[in-house]
Amino acid sequence: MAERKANANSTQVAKLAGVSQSAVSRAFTPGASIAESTRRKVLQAARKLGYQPNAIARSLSTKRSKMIGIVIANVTTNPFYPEVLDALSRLFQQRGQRVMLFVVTRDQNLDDILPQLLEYRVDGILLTAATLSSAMAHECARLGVPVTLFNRSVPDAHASSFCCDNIEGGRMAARLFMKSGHHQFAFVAGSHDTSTSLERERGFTEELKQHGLEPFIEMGKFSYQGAFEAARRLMQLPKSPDAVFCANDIMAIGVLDALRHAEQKKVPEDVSVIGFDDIPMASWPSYNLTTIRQPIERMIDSAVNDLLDRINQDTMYPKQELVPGDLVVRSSAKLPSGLSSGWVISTCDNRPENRNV
Amino acid sequence: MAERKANANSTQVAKLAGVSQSAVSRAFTPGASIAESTRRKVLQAARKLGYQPNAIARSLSTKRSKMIGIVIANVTTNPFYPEVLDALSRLFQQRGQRVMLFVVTRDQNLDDILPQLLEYRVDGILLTAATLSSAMAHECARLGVPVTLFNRSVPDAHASSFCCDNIEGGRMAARLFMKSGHHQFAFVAGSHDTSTSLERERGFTEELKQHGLEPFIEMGKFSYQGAFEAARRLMQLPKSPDAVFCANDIMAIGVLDALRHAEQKKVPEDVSVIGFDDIPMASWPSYNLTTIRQPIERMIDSAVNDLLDRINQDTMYPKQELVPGDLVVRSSAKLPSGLSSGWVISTCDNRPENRNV
DNA sequence: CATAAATTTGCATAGCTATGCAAGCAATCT
DNA sequence: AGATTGCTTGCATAGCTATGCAAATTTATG
Repeated sequence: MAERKANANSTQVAKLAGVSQSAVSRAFTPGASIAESTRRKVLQAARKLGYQPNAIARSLSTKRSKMIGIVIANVTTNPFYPEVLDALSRLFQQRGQRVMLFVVTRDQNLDDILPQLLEYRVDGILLTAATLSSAMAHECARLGVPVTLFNRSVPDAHASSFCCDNIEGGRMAARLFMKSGHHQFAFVAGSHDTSTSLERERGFTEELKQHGLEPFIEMGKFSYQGAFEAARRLMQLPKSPDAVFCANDIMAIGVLDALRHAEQKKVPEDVSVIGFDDIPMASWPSYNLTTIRQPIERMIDSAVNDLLDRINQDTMYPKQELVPGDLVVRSSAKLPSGLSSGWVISTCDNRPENRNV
Repeated sequence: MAERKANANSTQVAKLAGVSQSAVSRAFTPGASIAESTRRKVLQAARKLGYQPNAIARSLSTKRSKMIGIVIANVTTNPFYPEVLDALSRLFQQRGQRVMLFVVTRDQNLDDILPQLLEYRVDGILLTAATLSSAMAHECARLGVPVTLFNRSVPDAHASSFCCDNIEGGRMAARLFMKSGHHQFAFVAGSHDTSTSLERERGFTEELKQHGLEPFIEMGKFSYQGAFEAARRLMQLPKSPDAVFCANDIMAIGVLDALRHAEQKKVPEDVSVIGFDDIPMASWPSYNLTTIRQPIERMIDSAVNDLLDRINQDTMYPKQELVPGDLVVRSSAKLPSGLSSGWVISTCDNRPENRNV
């Protein structure tokens, strides 16, 4: 029967169990030096009082909060990020870390947010879709709080970063378009201040340039709606593109919808579309989007491991990792001969028949 | 220049500023009794040492962690929940509360999760898409930690709950279908253990029953894919339905895609579809989904206010609130005469011409 | 059985801030 | 000037757990 008693503390439990407060602490500390019989007495007394160790006090004492600060943006506009958040949260949870969450907008300044995390003495910080001022990076370094960036290239050698190889991804898209005989190319960008969009654009543009080609660029504002409108503008051009690469899947889907429903175009017969991310919607039958897959599981595994290793001092130095993306061939882009829908082509796949795709 | 100095504490700042540790504390406590000149001295010393108050120690001292525990599920399968998380997180942030996040699966047992929140002495708990055992509800009540349920009906009088009026929502869908001359009805359920799905089903079924009608029921497992398959099963029935109501939008979209791409059906000419939630995708031109909108902003405002009021003891007793949904008329369902696409009909709208819709 | 070794226990304190209380101080009033 | 009032300040302590160290106990060893 639950007493109407307020929160008990370790001293009260100790008294009831006839032991010292230290013993109570040790009973709840795995691996501490305590006799099995004492532990049982303590646990029984604890149960009777409804005692649960106070993690706040523990944090103060051990100087480890067991909390990770996660900062994330675009949660509602790009399904990729809920995916990321879900995986991160699960992994940290599994590894015994709690998550303190901050949802921000893409352009929000982190200089107001990070101090709030540091105030709670989080053990580490994971940033997604948000950039870090170098003043803040230094501040974290000074306080010994490791920072890991996910999907943003590193602004500072104090932080780790885990990114998909965006440049090579852009190149793959360009090669696929060229191999299957397209003539006019376009890139729908997210914004001009985000490394993911910029790098994908760069890879795409550079690869085309090597063949004397140059894409139109339109701004899709990282949203379905923005890309929808960008596609309409593209189709008004005198020589409208027959190959559109988008900085992410959600924009590719916006482009697809605009082409089909507002422009009466057939995809991929009239226009081919390639996206980036491989979000779940990309495989829906309405879209069947050809896209560059970010190996999200692997990237997140690495990011989480890196952060935890640095927290435990297993690793001292930040790491920058570039993970190759995979071309997932579905049916929103015309296929070159020899390729059929359903293939997944990895960047590191060097079988001769795929080397040039 | 940032010294390579570890985290300073209030005593060190006090020494440098030539005041007592109490003064430092007060300098950082809004409204505390301290002379402006002293405060300035303290802040300057603090800046010099890179001092920032330790929220963990403050929490221990004040017995207020300024943290809210949020438990959420379905983040990757239903875009409604990222929406909810985003709004919740912003509002709490604005009100000076931090968020400790737990992402769970729909069927996960919270009895393992809640103790982890309570261990950190969160000031309040907000549960979304997850149900609360009554043992745990009692435990929270005993510890004086208020709990608010969002989108789940209340299992226990100890918790507040904020829900859309699901039953009336189901009724509205049934009435719209009947008014526009459909004959065979179906409901695509989420699961049989979730109040949202059950209540929407009940409203829909009851309203039909009053006219001597009965819907087919199929299980859509709260996912796009599950609903896609459910739709295919429905279309195999000898008297296949021409009016399908789905327990949420993401399943309605799965049904739509199945009808159009796997079953060669026209929507709404052959089959009408109504969803629930009004997620952003519902208004995409590919779908144009007629749906029952949950007034998410209003619901979340109320839920957050309720929780914070109970934390500050402004309100002592939990509250159960039922918020009416709005019928958003787009073009996935045939319209009765007199209604045209683009209308939004509120449950509380009692103009005579809409009374019966 | 005596001694050494290993395990278990309690003591005392660190970790950092907030706050009740009494004392100090300056300004205002009579 | 003396008394009153109101604001500031510092002292001392509470809030709860973890842990180094020495003492006490148990177990193993010869």
